[in-house]
Amino acid sequence: MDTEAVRSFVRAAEFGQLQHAADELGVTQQAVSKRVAALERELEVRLFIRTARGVELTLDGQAFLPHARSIVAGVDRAVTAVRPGSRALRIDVLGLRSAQAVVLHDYWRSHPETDLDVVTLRVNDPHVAAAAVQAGDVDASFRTVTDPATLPRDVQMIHAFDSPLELLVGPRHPLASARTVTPPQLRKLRIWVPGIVPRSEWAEFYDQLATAFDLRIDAAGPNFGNEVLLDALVDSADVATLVGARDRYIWPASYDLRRIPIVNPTLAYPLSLMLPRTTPHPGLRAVINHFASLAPLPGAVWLPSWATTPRRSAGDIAHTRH
Amino acid sequence: MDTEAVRSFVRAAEFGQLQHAADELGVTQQAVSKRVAALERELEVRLFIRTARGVELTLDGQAFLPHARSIVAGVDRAVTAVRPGSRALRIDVLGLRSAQAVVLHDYWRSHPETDLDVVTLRVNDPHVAAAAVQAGDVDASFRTVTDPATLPRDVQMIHAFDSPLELLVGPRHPLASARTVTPPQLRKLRIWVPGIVPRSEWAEFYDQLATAFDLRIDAAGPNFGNEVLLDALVDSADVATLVGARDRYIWPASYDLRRIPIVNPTLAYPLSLMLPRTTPHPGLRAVINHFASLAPLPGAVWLPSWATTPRRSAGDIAHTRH
DNA sequence: ATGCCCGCCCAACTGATAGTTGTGGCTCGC
DNA sequence: GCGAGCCACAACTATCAGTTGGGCGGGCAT
Repeated sequence: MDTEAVRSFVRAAEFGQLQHAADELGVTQQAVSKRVAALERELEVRLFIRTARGVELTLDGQAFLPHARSIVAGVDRAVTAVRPGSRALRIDVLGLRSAQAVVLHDYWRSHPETDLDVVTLRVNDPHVAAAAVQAGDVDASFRTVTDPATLPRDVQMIHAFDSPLELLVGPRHPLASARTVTPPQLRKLRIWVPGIVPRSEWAEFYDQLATAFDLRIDAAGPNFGNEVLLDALVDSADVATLVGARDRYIWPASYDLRRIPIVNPTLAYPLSLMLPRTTPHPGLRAVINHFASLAPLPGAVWLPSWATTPRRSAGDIAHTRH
Repeated sequence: MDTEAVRSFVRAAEFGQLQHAADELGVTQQAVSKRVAALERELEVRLFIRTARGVELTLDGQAFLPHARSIVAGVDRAVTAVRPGSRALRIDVLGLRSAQAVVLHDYWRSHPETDLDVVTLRVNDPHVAAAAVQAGDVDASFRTVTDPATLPRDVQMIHAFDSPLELLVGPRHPLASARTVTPPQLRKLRIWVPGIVPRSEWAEFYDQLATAFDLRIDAAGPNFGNEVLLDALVDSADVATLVGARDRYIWPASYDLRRIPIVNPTLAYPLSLMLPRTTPHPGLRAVINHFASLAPLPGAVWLPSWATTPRRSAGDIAHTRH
């Protein structure tokens, strides 16, 4: 099916004339006639009743029209998503089920008219992500460099929101039925956090966390895949892992796992957003405002050492827009 | 843009291999390669990174993918909407802003996965609509024949729901600031209800209504268009009209009109649904159940004489399905 | 009643293109 | 180092989209 034919059909249905649609689309009336005829042949259905005054939708045409509109709208959105220059807002997240993506999805649900594309740079190094932001490959990235001095000149990093952690344990774990746990209660546990890239910001986060509360966190080992971790969690009476409270990682229903909030203090990972210092994408402002409107974490909160930068609002980047 | 190319892109992105997508789509690998290349040429963007193991989405490809999925889904829905034989549920309404369409829209919002097409037969005679139902051109029609004996053998008519009427008046009308009105209060008014086809079920409805409450209803005159009626309403101190409480007819904001509910008794038009007696469309059952779940009208209700058939539920038509 | 005009379809032509087969290059794993 | 797997390029063909030109039919005005 040719989307230009679908577009011709929509316009012709709206105008009630092939001629008018042809004029608008910059082709001859015959071309529109053939396009519609091709559609009708493909669908094996008559879409228009031809009259001397123009065309009129048949029942099938009426039924087809809203779907045709949806196709055309989809095509237009698809094109603007990748059009170089004036493309839709594109934000890099670590994974599509991460807290970052979940919060972005929340934003999109409250602003469904926004053209927002969530992508994942297949790189580990936040400095590569910073370079992608600098190059304009993405408009913003949810990555953190722990030393802001290593950022490119024209990339800034602002605080987005804090992501609280929860303990994930299997049914045989002694804390399995706890409603909340405190960091001191984690002291004797074996906490597996696989898949952490050495020397990454996550490695440093877990390092500081282990030191601060005298925890035993295995973050170094290679990632053998989610199944290995999940199998270990389900079977073990002392292995646990940490997940973001907003993460929406899914696992087969066969895994009987429990999420337990951590409080006093809440352990939180500070999520940052990297964006160009000059002329950031216009759509970013509303997204950042959305972060600011998120409810702050209740009670005491522990954060890693680098999360000492003051909170910034969208207003702070406003002057950089031209 | 060719939707088969878009579909190929989606499958290739999911499989990570052009080859695999080609096998599934029943074309050669080269064809898929050319389709993707054509898409890339049209979008002026690279969608895949080619590797020796297959293909991998670029950032642009990631951004494009969800829109591509939406296009493909739209195409599939469009095709099923008109596919002869197994097509989507298609219901005829009097107008897209009528109470019938509004209630169907409510239904669809609570069951968004339903493939439902709302169309309008461009005919006045309910018997023509009945013939369309019989022929399978539509799966059901919101029309009423006041004498069920005139229906074709294999078409049945069931009660859908009652649509209460409201008074529509301009600002200078003496009832303009009333919160409700009763039928006796309408006795001296000039009520214009233009566009009523003589001898139609609506003509008979207004006829019975006028007789029952000694009203003066001008339903015979030709329809000069909405503007004429609206102009008359705005200017006049005694002209009023009746609209369905659920109707969503829109008029320019410049018209300052008020809707006033009618109570004691509520005046209601009984909406019926005509459907095949044998093998009605499977999706109809849920729609009819939705009607049954609508809140009944409060207080006393006046209905025309033919609305004496007992209410029927979806269960009554269940045995006719094979 | 009789043209006229408008809008659509059909016919013929041409340039583009989608699909096929055949082939070559690349990378990974054994 | 070699084979297997996967993708791109080349050449060919059949199809098709779009153009110009012509004809038909139904309102509408004279």
